[in-house]
Amino acid sequence: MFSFKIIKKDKNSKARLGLLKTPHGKINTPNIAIVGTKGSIRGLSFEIARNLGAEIFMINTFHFFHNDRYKIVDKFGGLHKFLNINYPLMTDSGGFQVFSLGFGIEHGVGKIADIFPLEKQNNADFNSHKSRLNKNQKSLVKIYEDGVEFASPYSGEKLFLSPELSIKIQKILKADIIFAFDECTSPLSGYEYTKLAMKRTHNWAIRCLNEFNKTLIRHKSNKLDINFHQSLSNQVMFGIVQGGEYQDLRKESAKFINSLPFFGFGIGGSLGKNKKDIIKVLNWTIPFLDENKPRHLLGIGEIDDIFNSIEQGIDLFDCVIPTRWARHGAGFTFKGRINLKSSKYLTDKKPIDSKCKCQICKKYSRAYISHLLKEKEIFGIILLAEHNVFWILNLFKEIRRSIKIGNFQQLKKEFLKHIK
RNA sequence: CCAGGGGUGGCAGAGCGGACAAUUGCACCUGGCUGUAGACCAGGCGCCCUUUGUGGCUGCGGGGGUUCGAAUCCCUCCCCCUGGA
Repeated sequence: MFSFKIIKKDKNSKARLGLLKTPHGKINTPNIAIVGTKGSIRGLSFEIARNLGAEIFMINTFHFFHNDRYKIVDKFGGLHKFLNINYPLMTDSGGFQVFSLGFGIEHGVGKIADIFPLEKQNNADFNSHKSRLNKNQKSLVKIYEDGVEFASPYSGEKLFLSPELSIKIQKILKADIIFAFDECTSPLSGYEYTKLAMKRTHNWAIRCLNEFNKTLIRHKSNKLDINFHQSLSNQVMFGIVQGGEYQDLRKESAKFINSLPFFGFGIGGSLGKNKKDIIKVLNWTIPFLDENKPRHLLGIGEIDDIFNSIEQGIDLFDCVIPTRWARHGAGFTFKGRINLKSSKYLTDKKPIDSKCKCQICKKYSRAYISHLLKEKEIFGIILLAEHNVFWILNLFKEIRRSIKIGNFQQLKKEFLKHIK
């Protein structure tokens, strides 16, 4: 029911064209999953996103766990039925929330800590970085070997999520592709902590596979069944490589995760202190991964990072940028990001992106969208979200085509010359 | 005409003798956003001096006064609101 085939390899880079088959449809790679965390793409229906060209969507386990909502989904028979869609879906495991509700808040950073002005990078003072945590507020997350204790950011209620529970829930949610429960680390965690977290993620990976195998096929023992073929089931799992920004850890993690019977790989965790580090991390990781399996770079989605990552051999992405930028008033253009809340666009009759072929750019002016955004009309966000989602999907289309006809490097140059 | 209340930065609205260039909200401007805790967050928002600074200037309806010191107290004028004739 599942398969992944490499159709063509780029001659000048590690980029590749692939086809991933799932019971709910095919995904041409490289591609990006449109994120619909709580079972909804902010600003768009799944159907519209599908019509814009989306081939797979990412939904989040944590957001169906903290409120027990997965139990409702169970009564429907899975997310596809609950959402009433028949498109390929993936679920993240909740591993990212270990970070985003934990160190992410405590350290006040994203998973790429672009915290230092370039010239100051040598004098890095970690402690000077502002925590987003109030003085009286405790971290929302406690990490144990067995699993993670969360204080729900919504209700304050104590929750406990383990690798086993994450997989149990993901099996109930029934997305086509699920992810192992990992610990996503912070760029401000040092070597020792990152190593510890990586080891923990490795143990969890085995536990995830055990839990996954348990109910899919009959098991005589608790031992991992290395002969088990996920591709015959209705669901496959990706293992996640960790190791932060450390070469030896990335290598160790890639080798270890590669040794387990996952259908594909996620590359997660801290990707370093700046954009160049992302390339390094991928370069340390990907050579140790089975080249016949799909590689998903978790959470990345800025244009230059997409090109650089595909060049290193990444097949899949997922990112909140298209929809978040829309809510925050920013739109993709071939010249980079523009902030449509800026008053200068109120008199601009041009479309968001003059080269874009989406319906929004055909019909509406920057002025109108700017006006809607300034007036806080929800329609402005909807229009921008549609444009952004189309734009990013179209970018992937062009990338696939460029690999096919052999001018990926040229396309990359063309796009990046405008972006700072 | 009488009685009472009030006029504060683009707007709303605090302050009611020194820590006030003036709380706060909106608006405005500029940044940020990468496996979604936020249609969010951060900063700026009188003028001037190179962004500097325990810097200079102007400033709380107009004018005048008291005081070492006034958005804050007094006098006067103008305007607005409420009630009464």
